[in-house]
Amino acid sequence: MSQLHAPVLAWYQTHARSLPWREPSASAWGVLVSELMLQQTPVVRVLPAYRQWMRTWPTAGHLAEASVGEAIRAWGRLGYPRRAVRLHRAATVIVADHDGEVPSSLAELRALPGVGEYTAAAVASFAFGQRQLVLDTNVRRVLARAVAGVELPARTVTSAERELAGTLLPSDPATAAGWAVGVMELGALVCSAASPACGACPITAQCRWRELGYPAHDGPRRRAQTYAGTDRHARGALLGVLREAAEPVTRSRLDAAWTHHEQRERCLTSLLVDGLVVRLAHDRYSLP
DNA sequence: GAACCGTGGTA
DNA sequence: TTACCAAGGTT
Repeated sequence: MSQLHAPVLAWYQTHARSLPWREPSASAWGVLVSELMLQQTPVVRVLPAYRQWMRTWPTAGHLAEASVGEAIRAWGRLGYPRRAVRLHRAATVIVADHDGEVPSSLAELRALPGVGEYTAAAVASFAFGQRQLVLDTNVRRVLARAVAGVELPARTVTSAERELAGTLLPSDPATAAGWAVGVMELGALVCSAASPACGACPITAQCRWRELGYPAHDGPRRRAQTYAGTDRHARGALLGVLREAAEPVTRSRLDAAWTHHEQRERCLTSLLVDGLVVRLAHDRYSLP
């Protein structure tokens, strides 16, 4: 039993944010929706989209009945709209293969579109109370600092991280689930990437990084995420036109949204391939 | 393993 | 202003 458990569990009880997908009434479907939306998108921006989404499609069955385009439009500006397509496809699989209920096994969750190692463990833990290794960016950062004594974790999850997290995971499922969400919340609210609030941290006394004098990250910096002028930027501009349009749009409307001809063609093709856009007759375009 | 996939807030 | 970051997944 680690010295980290009790302080983190107690801290979570008094400091956890009240979030709709954490309510006792939240369904496994709600948890799954929240996890997809939260992939690389901050909580504050997810909240309104999540509420609207769950009002519109309270179950996987409801979403499966809707068109992909409706899902993409409801995704709004959360970013990475392929996640909306994946969530819609996941709903279809849930209806077809799981009688409309979000599966509880890690393997079945992992098989859903858009559900990777982290999301499968998160849903199994948060929605079903299982003992799972929930290794997101927050948990990885907290463990890197508190246990490994370094400012930031490696670029990708390492086997050493999995072993460490596994060692720290309480044996009792309910406690393990509480620990998982607690460490994650601690990383989100206190042990943040840029400016950790060590004065408010419940485990400063056990923190190796603090003990070592807060050594700065020495490895290579993360690759800068340039955006202006990239294909992501162009795709966003093109899709934005279709998202805001009530009717299919003409080719000239898309041409006006991104002037660089070659890049526009490449991105439009990739949007079609990704299932985010469909081409209709007379060279008109719309959401699927 | 690394590149790619949106968007907006913060320092 | 540029750089970094945000509950990752897929190829």
